[in-house]
Amino acid sequence: MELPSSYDPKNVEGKWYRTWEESGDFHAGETDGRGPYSIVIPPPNVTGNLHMGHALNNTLQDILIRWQRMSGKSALWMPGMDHAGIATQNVVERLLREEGKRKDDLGREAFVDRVWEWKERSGGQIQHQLRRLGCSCDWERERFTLDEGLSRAVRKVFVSLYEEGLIYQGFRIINWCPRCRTALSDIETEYLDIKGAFYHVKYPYKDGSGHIVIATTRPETMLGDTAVAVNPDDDRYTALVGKTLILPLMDREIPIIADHFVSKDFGTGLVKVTPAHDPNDFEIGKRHNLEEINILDEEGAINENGGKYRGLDRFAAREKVVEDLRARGLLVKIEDHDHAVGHCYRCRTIIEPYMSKQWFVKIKPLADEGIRAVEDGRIRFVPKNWEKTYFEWMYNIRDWCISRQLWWGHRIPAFYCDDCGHIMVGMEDPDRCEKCGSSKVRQDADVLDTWFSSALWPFSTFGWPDITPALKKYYPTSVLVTGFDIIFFWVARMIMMGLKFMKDVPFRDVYIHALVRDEHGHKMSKSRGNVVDPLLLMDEYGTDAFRFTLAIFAAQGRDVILSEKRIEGYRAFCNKIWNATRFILMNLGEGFTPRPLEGAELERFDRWILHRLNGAIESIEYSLKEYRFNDAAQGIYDFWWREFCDWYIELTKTRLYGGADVPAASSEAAKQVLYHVLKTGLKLLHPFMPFITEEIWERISEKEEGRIILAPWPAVDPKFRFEEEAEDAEIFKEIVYKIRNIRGEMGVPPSKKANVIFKTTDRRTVEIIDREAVNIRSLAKVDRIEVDSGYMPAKTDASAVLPGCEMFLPLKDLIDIDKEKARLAREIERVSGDLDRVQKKLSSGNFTEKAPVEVVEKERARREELSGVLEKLRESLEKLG
RNA sequence: GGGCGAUUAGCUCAGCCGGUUAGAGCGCCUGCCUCACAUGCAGGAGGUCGUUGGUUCGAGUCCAAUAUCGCCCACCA
Repeated sequence: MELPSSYDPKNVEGKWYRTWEESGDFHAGETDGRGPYSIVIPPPNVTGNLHMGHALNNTLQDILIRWQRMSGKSALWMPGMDHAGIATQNVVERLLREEGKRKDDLGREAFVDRVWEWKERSGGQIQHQLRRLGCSCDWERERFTLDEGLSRAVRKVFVSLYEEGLIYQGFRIINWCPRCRTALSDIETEYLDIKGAFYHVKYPYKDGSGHIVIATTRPETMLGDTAVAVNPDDDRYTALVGKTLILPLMDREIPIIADHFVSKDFGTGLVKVTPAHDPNDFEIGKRHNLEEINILDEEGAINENGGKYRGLDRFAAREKVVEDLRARGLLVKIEDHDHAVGHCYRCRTIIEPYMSKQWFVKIKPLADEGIRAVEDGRIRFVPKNWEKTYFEWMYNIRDWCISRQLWWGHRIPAFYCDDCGHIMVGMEDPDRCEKCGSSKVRQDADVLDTWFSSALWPFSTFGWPDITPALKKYYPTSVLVTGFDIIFFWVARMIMMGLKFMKDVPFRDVYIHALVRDEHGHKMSKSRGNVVDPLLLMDEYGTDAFRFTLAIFAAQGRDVILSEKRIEGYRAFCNKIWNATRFILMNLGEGFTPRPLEGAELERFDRWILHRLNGAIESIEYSLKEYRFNDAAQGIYDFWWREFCDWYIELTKTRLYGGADVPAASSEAAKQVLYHVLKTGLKLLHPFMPFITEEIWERISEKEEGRIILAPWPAVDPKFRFEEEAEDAEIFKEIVYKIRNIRGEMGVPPSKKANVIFKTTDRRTVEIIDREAVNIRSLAKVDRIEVDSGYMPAKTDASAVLPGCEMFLPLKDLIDIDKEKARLAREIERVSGDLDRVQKKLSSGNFTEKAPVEVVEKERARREELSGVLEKLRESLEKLG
């Protein structure tokens, strides 16, 4: 079977993905008797499109899942999507606007129908994109946070927490997005630095005896002021406490009060108190029994409490207020003032602290459990330093506002009786009031925070509250793979909910990966316009190359700055693998039958590569266990290219092309080993590069072996531990390397064979030279080889020195004496530099006394070796005159 | 105001528990279309590991301070 000379991913990827999916290769059952390994996907938003973050996140998960699947686990990757309340509602509202409609024109029911319709038709693009990325999700199990089963889980949790008193309704200041017209939780507000201003305003005393000056960043809120506060210990103002002021523009009387919240050395030391529009002022208001005057409506405009400013948007009102104050001579000055202002994390609108009645989760009791689970190691964060971030937030956690004034989402299962005001929360919708019997019962209009349902994801997806076989087998999941940006939003809440409702952690490990940034190190975002579309990269370089790049960049604790040059490099790696396969297939020949290696007459380099293969298996396995994706990828890359292709394959050529001189058993052994290493190498590579490995596997494996996706993961084979052969191979490589170095530096063309004379009495070296002469000839382009312990070098000889062995290449007219001298001088400099360091170490008495014996011994041996080499090098240089 | 991370070759990055010559890819220079691969092969140049102290027989690796950059958290109007 002839292969084309380069690898083309185009026709390979789609074909294999379909085969895997249609054959049920991704499906993990409950009754196969194999041990569980499970991951739940961080559900992408139904509105989402695959971006770099997803690509990285899902590539890493797929690597783990494929590795574990091959390792014989029942490996389940649970896929699904998030209904993404605000984001999705925004999308559909935008579409409606294009039709000239608003959601209120449709009404709630029709609007929600419309969103579902949108979801079915154009939502969930990302699922196709994940398939393109090769993700081996168990699609049969796919879930949606708003589907029936999950909605039942959400209701169950809400009802339970309510009954326990952990969910309550409260009237307080929350973060309000005037554009989305909904409440947000604390972590849904992003604080961004704004170039604002500090407005200094005069508030006159009622008795006409003058005025005080307060400073504010939001002058329009003064319309709702109900006091001015000072620090009780502030000598400047203690006398003022109790006096009455006239609130300008509103002509309302407000008192001066004392409260410790006010700091003496910020601003003027006098603070206007607006209980309805500032969380701190709200607290002050509670302490002093102040009136809470709400001056805003839901859209952020001034309401009827704002007098003549009614109807003005908050920012227009600010300008007008300032203007009026100035006109009345009450504006003292305006200073520039940069400060952090909360923005809606969905639409970037400046949020308003706003009084309203909302539902909250009393989170402290849940958080305590969550803290303990990480403290006692039931959950392990990788890298570990994220635990600190987690603890920090969990210790200072505040009650979670869970109600949203949206239509798209899980409707809050609370019902109000219009006659008696009774509130009912339960699993079933009541048709009449359980207290007064009235049928005038209506459901709470709000829906739940999207994150409320995602918090249940690790168990709701398995069918909870039913105790299903899947739940029993796959909960707790093995690992959660996610970015640090949602530790609070998602990870912490899953931990709390899992512990609460499953009485067990939702996952053992949390692997936190970095963010993908652009080449300047900036976060990729649409507004920055620096997003790179992963799909385009996959088109251009192939999915395997793209995945491999992500994996090799995913070093712990570091951001991923993607470089296209690197992807290009790993595309070349694909091609390298492809061509290594071509070489092997071409040389196995028609009659090749795979046989166990035990029966083969293994030679030195066969043993060496098998030994190295063991090493590769071991280190890749270790790296994956520790989530060191970059090490694993680098390990497999080095093994394939630097060892298997550069050396082993080259070394087999003398045996495969050697003709009649080569014993049949030797070429047979080479073929068997080539075949074995190729297959094992493909398996090791499969989790990273699923497509090319499957494609090649089909061409080289035997029918009964099935697909590589289900092939057994390689294990270290103790029979193939060959330390001595591995050392011999290193000596051999060093010999070849030295000869090549001379040739390269002297500019000897490959077509020109050289002769080499080894001056050595070292038995091991002699044996290697003797046995590998044919390989030295082949790899170093050498003609004649002599071993002559009494050789007297000529002036036209180039030379090199190994421990216990000198090499001379008579180059005659090819040699450039000056170049050769320079080359030797460089070598001498390097070796003597090393020797100096070793000498220094050994002569400082402390070292020999305090360092471990084996380290000292090693240094001593090295000193002997280096000084031997150095001496020979100097001799060689001298001879050149 | 707290906390975290980064600073290693021209560029993008590795370097786990401190111990032989600090690695890779790309780029650069030299020579090769050698019967798997020019998406390739061989060779080479290039780093006092941000700075200053400290611990240690020994530090890119641990500690402290400092500089620069970045991120997260925080109610100072």
